[in-house]
Amino acid sequence: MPTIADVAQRAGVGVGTVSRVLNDSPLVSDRTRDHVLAVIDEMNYRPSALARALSIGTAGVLAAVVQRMTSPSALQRLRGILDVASEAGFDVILHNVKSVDDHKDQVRDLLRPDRCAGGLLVSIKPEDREVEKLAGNEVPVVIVDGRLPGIASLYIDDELGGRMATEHLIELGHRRIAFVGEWEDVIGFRPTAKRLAGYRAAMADAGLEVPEGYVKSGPHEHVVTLASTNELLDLDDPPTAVVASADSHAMVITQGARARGLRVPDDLSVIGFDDLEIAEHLGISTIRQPLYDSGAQGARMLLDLMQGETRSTDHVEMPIELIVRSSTAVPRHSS
Amino acid sequence: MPTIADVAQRAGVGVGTVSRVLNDSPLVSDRTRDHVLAVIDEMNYRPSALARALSIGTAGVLAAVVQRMTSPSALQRLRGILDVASEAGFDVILHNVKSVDDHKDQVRDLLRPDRCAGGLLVSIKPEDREVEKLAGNEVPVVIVDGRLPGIASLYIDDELGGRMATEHLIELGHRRIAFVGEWEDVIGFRPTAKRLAGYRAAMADAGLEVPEGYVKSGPHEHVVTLASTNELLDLDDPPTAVVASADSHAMVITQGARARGLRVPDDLSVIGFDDLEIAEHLGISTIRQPLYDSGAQGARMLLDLMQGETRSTDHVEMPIELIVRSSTAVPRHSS
DNA sequence: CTGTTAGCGCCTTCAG
DNA sequence: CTGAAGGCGCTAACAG
Repeated sequence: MPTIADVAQRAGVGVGTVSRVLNDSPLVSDRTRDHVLAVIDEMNYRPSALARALSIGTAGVLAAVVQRMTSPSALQRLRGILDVASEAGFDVILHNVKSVDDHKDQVRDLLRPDRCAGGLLVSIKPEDREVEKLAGNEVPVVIVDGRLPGIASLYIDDELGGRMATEHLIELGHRRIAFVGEWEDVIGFRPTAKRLAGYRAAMADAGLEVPEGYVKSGPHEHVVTLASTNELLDLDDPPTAVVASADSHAMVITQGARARGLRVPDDLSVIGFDDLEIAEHLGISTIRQPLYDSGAQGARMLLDLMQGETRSTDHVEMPIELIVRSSTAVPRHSS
Repeated sequence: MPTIADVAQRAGVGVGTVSRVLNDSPLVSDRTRDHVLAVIDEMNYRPSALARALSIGTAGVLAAVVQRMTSPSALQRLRGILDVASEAGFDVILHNVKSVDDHKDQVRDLLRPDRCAGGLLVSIKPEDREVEKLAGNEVPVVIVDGRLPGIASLYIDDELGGRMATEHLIELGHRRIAFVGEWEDVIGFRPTAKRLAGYRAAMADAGLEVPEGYVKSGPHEHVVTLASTNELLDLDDPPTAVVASADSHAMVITQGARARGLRVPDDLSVIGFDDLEIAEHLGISTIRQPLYDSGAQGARMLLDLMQGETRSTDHVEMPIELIVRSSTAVPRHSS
């Protein structure tokens, strides 16, 4: 692999000149530039990203920290991040944090100028003590899918989302509406809790009560299996509709209902949250939140921050939207 | 940020000594080591990954190149890669290639010693000319989910998978079996084509014919929508079972059948491919292929390669497995 | 406009 | 066992 010195020598100029053409400096005559360019091309020379980074002081790398990288939604957000980062000429390091433990050390070690020029925290909530340090002397950081004072962030109004989903069902004429969700995250924000709050608020506003056993929500992964759906449908007064805290749950609930011979939406309406790609194919009504865009815009914010263009405390709320498909309908026999 | 020189000075030793304790060299007395360690801790010093990389000649970074990072299966493979890379102390750069164009240049530029120490090509098939260059003077590379002579790779027997799925249906007593798939990849291998071949082979072996219109497969994304499923079910002699080239298709087909009032598996058996997490929740029978493990093992192979421990032409076939759930059953009325 | 020279922070001989 | 010095490849500041 040729170095800048090789090029300089071969071109009969100094390394400084080569460096200048490399960096599009105007301080080079066109003739010299063309010649150097020709030599570079001829030698198939590529400057060392490493050496450049050391000299510059920072690498052309962004870090994306994802929590329990397991959901399709994380994937979509990542795609957004990758696209704008790539467009801007940055590599992106992907870091998956699983437990609270490695969150503390590994991430802080990652978010240093010699590792990356900026960091995206996807659905991750830093602990309060760390916020200062992150906001302080380290690399610029923005939170995608979450809100935290002191750190630039993109988020949605989860409570509103829960409310919108519930109100959609209420407007269709449902009165017995259940909620199914889980807080899948140990170290992140708790969207499910807020969506549940929105559900409760909507029910209350409509003068509807939430019968015991109508809320399936908890820290475990199994709240949402077929079994859990069955519990709901086994109730003396089973719901005619259910608000799921995620599309993936909605899919399972639908499956569970159909396995019992119920029809969706005729016998049971189900609404999800997220609007994953598959939701469209399966005709699942849902609350759409910007997945790809949250990643893309988060990356743009970060890029701005890195250039000192924005206050590091910008918080932007992303829009959400009710998408009505074929998994929700008026209840069969209005109760 | 303190440098190694700061530490050396504060500890009253030379930078060489500090460097040695940093790299666990045995050429340091315990006393000196402990002292230096104490100072390091006290100053909260972390060596610059950048400087180290430049000095060493290569960065502690692996590159994972994914094609059209859109499927949940890619995510699982990534998780495997991240886990072992992280375990081994490597960062991983994620690169998403969308078109054939950026495949050519960007990837080759990424796979250089100053960008990463090794590369994983996930479901990507390099063009033949590039293989030489990749296998030649560049960074070590392994292909995850694909096979190519000259490059270490992990793959499955897609044809066998197609055959297994089909034979499962045949053994259940089905005779009218359709195939639905799409080749979702422009620049990758073509698993669907091989799975289709396996399907055809199994049908032939069983003396079953494949009626016209029983194979829905093509380059477009919509071959598999409800519409396509409907075409199948609208045939004069509709299938009693269908082999889907992926779980995601199986989900949509199931949905389409149910929308017509058909029951799965009673009226129509459906089998998928991959065994995504959601497939278990939805009770989809499928051919399981190692997703997470392919990524993990691929990363291990790469790590080995980077240490020159393995021939760079190792090819390992990953096992696949028939998983029978509740989307396949004996046909209602044996035809 | 251009060549030269000092770093960037760390690793690695090479003497001691 | 340890300190000093050269080099990794590139950028930037300084004289010309």
